[in-house]
Amino acid sequence: MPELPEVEVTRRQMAPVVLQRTVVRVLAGPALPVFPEGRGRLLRRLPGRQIEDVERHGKYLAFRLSDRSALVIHLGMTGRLVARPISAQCGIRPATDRHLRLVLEFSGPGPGLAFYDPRQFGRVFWVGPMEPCKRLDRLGPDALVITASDFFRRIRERQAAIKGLLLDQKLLAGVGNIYADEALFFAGLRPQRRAGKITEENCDRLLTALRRVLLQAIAAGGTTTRDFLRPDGNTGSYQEALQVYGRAGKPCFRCGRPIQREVIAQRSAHYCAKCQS
DNA sequence: CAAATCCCCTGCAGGC
DNA sequence: TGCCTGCAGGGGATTT
Repeated sequence: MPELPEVEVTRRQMAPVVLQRTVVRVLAGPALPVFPEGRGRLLRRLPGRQIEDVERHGKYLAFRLSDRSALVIHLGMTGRLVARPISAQCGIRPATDRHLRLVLEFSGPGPGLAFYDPRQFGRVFWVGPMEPCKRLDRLGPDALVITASDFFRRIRERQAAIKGLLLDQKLLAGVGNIYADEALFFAGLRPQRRAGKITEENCDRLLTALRRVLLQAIAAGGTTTRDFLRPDGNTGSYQEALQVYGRAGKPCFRCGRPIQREVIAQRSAHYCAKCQS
């Protein structure tokens, strides 16, 4: 399930495929999940534009186009971008391409871009030049960019469990269930701790742990629990480094006590009752 | 505004 | 073996 590291790995692998290339054709599957801004607009506006940059903010990818518009993609839970060989560029066949939602074909040689999304939680939309984008504008600072003082300021008055706030994209963009649990473990904080009761020192430790976990996960090519595959078709390897996520009942690597699992903020949270307080 | 709840969707694990 | 249930989860909409 793509969180910040998986989206960043996707960005790095797709950038060489799409940069400086001009879109000539756009194919959309029947279940292309677009925001209400409109599917027709998306399909009409892309051809003729060149992709000049691929940026990431939180879990969103933005393909910046030559007229300053952008194609924005959120991978949702099961979304995946793949370089699509030219030989496959003959339309979307419902039988074999059941989960294929969008294809961009480019001028010249080289593969196209394909967006697969079995569970349809992903989103694709087009943002015009200088047009404000609600979805992107309401995101908080990226988790790899936010400063310690800003992070502390954003959580200090809050009553909710810290775990839920880490998942709140308006507060901090990019963190999902896996890395929230892992960061809290390394910071020694229980997921249910009231955010406002965390000292500034512990808040710093949490952000440091979060950054470290995210960077190491990027270096490992992301985490593959069940779904995630990189654009190159390989799995990530950070699942081998997970300390608590998905380890309910198994012994803590640090103290040997069984890892607890509890629902917090409508999500499963995993933690060690001895190592985290 | 903050917080909680529900819902979207499909693949797959677990139970019998 | 095969069927069925329920869970996984990001985040938007709605409610409190």
